[in-house]
Amino acid sequence: MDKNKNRNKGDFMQEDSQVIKVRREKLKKIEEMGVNPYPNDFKPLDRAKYIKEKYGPLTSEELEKVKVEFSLAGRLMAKREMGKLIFAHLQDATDKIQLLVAKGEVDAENFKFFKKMIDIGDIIGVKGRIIKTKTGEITILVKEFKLLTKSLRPLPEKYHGLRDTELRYRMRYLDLIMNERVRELFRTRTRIVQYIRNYFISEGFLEVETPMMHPIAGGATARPFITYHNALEMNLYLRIAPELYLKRLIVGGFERVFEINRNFRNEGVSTRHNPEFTMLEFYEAYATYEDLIKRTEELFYGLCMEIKGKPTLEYQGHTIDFTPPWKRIDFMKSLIEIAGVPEEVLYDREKLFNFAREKGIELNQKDPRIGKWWTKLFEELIEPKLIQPTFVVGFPIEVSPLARRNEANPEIADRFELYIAGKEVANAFSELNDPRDQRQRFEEQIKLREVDDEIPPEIDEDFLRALEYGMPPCAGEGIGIDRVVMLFTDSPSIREVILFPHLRRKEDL
RNA sequence: GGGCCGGUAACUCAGUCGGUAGAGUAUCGGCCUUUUAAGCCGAGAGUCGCAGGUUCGAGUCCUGCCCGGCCCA
Repeated sequence: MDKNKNRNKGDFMQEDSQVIKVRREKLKKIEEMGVNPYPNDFKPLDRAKYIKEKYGPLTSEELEKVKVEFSLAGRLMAKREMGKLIFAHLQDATDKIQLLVAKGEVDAENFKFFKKMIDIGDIIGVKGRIIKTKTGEITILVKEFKLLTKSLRPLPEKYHGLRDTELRYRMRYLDLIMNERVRELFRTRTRIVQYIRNYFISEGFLEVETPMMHPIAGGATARPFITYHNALEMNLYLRIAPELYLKRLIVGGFERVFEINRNFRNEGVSTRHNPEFTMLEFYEAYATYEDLIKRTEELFYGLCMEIKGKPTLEYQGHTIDFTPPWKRIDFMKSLIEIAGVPEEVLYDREKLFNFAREKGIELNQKDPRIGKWWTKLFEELIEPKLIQPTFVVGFPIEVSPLARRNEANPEIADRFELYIAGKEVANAFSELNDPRDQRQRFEEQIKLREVDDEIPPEIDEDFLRALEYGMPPCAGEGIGIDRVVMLFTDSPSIREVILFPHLRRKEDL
């Protein structure tokens, strides 16, 4: 269906606004004056933040003695003309700083050029000494300036900035220009990823890159994106998880590996889901899921101290405390004690189905796995209540096809999921390394494709072969990086922490 | 997929009961040597998301569609 069928040509042919026309005319005039509007021969030696930090505390008299000439470059964010003075603000990657262009400090011709030809939004380079204004603001008294890039579009309103969520996501560059909070958020994202990367490197893990395109989309249950390789004449799937490849590397003998990269799942977009999202997965030979509980506590505690300088953070009105040890609850017990499912109902399909229906939860009647039903009830009734960091253990084996069986109780897996602020943040288990059991589980799974079309359609025989060579006992974990960033930046939506979230195409933008 | 809310100048937003489309910012012209959401005087700027319908008359009411947000599945 052509969703654009009702659109007429006007949607695609937006007339330039009056402001843009004026800018284009200025650009032409600038070139006619013999000035290059896009030169690249200015090297800024200073940065706004550094100047403000170093010279901010000095008095005007002390600044008089600073004979150094400073050079800065950045985007002009404000311009206030006052007769023979022009105040302006220049924004570089570090901060904003005030400029003073004064007749007398620059010659009359240049003053006029700045007044008439330099607009808010232009990138300029300036040289000058620093002064303090009457109100005590550190200011560059401009001796020389140079237009470095002419801007042809007006910036959004200076006071409110760019508010419209749709425009902020579609034109993230404008959002970043206008909103310091957004710039800070993405710096924090990078700091989080770098901390995690350094943590694993320092623990002796090898960072690796495994394929993004898989012949079989395994390692999770989710609908994949499909693509086609012309030369190989085959379908490929964008990966839904790197798990099966990272385990091959454990077979290969690396013992400790991790990967931080994108996964792709062909599902709806919402405040919780983006079709591509960033996942950390790590695998550790000779470790168990119990070891990973300790590692996870250590990782988050250290991360919180690094980012927040204390072991707690504020998320949507909740104070989250990462001081170990964290709470642990049993999956089945939580269904009985927190969700209030009577024990005799839990194991009776008919009673359970009706119980769920009363709670407004529709279970997939065709799915024979009662464990899948329990998981659904857990997601609905328990997940939102797990605010403080909580490890949930004792997951049914039916919903853990890659996890090791518990030796005392073969119906449950040696697995945990970590919940924080009502969201699943991590999933980990002692890995199944018995190739016979793994084959059996895959075969059972495949039979269920009729009732669950997210199950991979094909058994990854090469993965099984790798297991037959022998994978050392190990444990592995996946952590959703976007959700971690949401927590640390108090963001209610995943789209706030992704630079370019996916939106429907809009031709006339 | 369903419910609710929104889309008006480049941006942020008003727009009453259906009766000529508004403000601020930005832009343009003028004044101003310490401003900082500068100020003052003046000017220009609109496919009211799109397409139909009702009406003498629609930004406003009705229908369908597009885009976004929030909630639910």
